[in-house]
Amino acid sequence: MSEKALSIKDIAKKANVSITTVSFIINNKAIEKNISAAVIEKVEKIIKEDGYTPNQVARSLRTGNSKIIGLIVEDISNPFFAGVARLIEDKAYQKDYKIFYSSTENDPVKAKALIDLLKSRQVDAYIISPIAGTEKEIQGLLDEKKPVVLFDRYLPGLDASYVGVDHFKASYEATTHFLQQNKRNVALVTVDLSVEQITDRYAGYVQSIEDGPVSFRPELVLKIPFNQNKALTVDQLTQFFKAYPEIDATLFATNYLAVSGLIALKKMNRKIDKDFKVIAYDDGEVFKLHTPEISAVEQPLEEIAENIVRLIFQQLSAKGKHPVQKVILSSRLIDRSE
Amino acid sequence: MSEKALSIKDIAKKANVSITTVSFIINNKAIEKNISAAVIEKVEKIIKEDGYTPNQVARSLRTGNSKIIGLIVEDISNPFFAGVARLIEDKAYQKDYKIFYSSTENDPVKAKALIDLLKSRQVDAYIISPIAGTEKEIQGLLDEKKPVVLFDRYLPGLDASYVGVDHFKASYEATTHFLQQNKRNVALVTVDLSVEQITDRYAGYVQSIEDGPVSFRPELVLKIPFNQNKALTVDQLTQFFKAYPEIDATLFATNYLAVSGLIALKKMNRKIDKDFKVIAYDDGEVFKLHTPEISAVEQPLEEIAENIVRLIFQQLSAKGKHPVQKVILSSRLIDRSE
DNA sequence: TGATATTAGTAAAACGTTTTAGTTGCGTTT
DNA sequence: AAACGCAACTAAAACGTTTTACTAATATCA
Repeated sequence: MSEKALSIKDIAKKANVSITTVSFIINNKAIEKNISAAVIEKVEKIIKEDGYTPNQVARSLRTGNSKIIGLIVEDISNPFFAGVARLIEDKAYQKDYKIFYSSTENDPVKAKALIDLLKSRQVDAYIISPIAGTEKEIQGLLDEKKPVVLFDRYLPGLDASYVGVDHFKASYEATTHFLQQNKRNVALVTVDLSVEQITDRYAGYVQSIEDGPVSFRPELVLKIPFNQNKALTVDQLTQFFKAYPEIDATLFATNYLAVSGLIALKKMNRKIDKDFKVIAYDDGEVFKLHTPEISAVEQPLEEIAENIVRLIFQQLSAKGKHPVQKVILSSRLIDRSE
Repeated sequence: MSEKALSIKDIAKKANVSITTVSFIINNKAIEKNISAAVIEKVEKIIKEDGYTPNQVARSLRTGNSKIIGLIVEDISNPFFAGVARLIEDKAYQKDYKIFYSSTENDPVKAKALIDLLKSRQVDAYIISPIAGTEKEIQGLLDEKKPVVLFDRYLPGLDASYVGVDHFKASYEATTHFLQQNKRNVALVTVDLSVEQITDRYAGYVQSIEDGPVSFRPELVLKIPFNQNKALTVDQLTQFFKAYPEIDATLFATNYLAVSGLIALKKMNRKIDKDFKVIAYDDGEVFKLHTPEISAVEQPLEEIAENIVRLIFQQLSAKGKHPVQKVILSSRLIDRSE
């Protein structure tokens, strides 16, 4: 009962060899370091029987690295982040790296604390969906030549590797899709955040309208405060759709806004059909199963995760010189409106 | 550029005091240890200006604890787990603990590796949604008197604290609900896993039927292989519903099976209405927004997280003697069928 | 045969902390 | 003026590794 885990010292004692020898064997340096087959076998037998696992904390302290990658997202219970996180975890695990993840809840104070925390835990690399106000901390990581990949959101002014999707284009295409279906009063429901990822969606919408047959009407853009509770959001959406009954198509800039929108429309008994179309940003089961099915802009989760991991490992092995790379992927409009 | 983080030694040198003194100050033991106000101030000033953060790895090595709680779940991208994880993270963060989480993907080998990993990282406590085949490892943690709380699933034979919901009761009630609505051919769609959590749902269903007006028909229970791909599952469900057209109500034992079921029904053009009712296990946006709305058994996420955290911290402070506690919560049937 | 290489191993420092057991100097007491 | 107590600090060990620089013994060679 309650045996403290064995240490390398215990193994060494039991095998009647030095700590060094055991360490060499554990780290597969035995042959290289001229340890005899007999000793190797003896030590390995003891390890197998007594069940030794190296203390990673001591290892980290000594070597300065941890085989851990820190992952900072806005909210791990958001399906987009959970999906990416899961895929990253999988891929990293295969290369013997673990993921240590955390949600910032869009709070720069918490985000800073998290970066500090990860640093003090000596994680080897950072994957961050950054929020404004953390530029200094991230720049600090870059200065220390730590592997860093930003994703989803981008902070201008930082010269860091990045994986994201072209939100301007996605939003432009979605809006244009509406216009081609002869929609003339296309609304945009978005969130009150000035991160690039969101402002790009706005810009894409505006540009598409301005390139189209009707002129841009700012009142058809509804900006919902970030973190506002759901009931209030639904109310606000209801008011909005009532105030502008001429709206014949709506692009929702985020997943959860689309959900709130669908709830509002359902409550109002407003049908989604050829006279009133809807596109959601970020696909999900909800939209596929909805009656009628809801069109959506799908982000390529798998591709995103793949690229993030690729860049991170590239940096991890490039020891020192980190070629900054930006990967911009395309999202896909899934048209379910027919 | 590239300055390695400051150590306590650097601070000590700069302040012209000993390492010990700095350590005392950092750990708020300065007054207790009779450090003069002047020295305290001097050191704190340097720390503020130069920005020192203690190396947690070294701390962990020395103290044997880490202020980290390990969380092992089946799949972090499953909304149930993601939700619980997020809540736990929140609550732990408030008490200055961090969460280190990982998915087992229902693979005992990976699960064992994860427990080892967490152990070797010296996490202070373990929150585990256990899978069969890991009894020995978990027992090992208990033997070492580590704080452990199991949740969601339970492994019989382990005398560990546990937080879960009464799946038998939930399932019994859901089925009885159908019977009260005069359904006489109630089907159960479940998964081919012999974990208690799932077998309880099966048992609750069977018991309810046997307590009711008609007799139990094993052919109305469909067991889908775990981890089977979605398309295949949908096919199988379609066959099932075709083979037994008399089915007038179906209880789905998991979230994702319900989603597949809804897809199958949609493809078959089988309407969900008073003549064919459905209840899903674990609520979600999908069910709320579905037309018609889908009834669901809702697990009390918040309560689950709260209890887990309560038990863990209780154990963390009970140093040594760990009163084993089992908390069984009730789920709630949300009837949306009218 | 003596010098040199090679083989097989080890002692000890270092990573950055915490903590135990001191030490030093000064003011009080007797 | 010796003894004591206390305030204010510090030296050094320890946590469990990795790694560098060694040593001792044997084998090889000219």
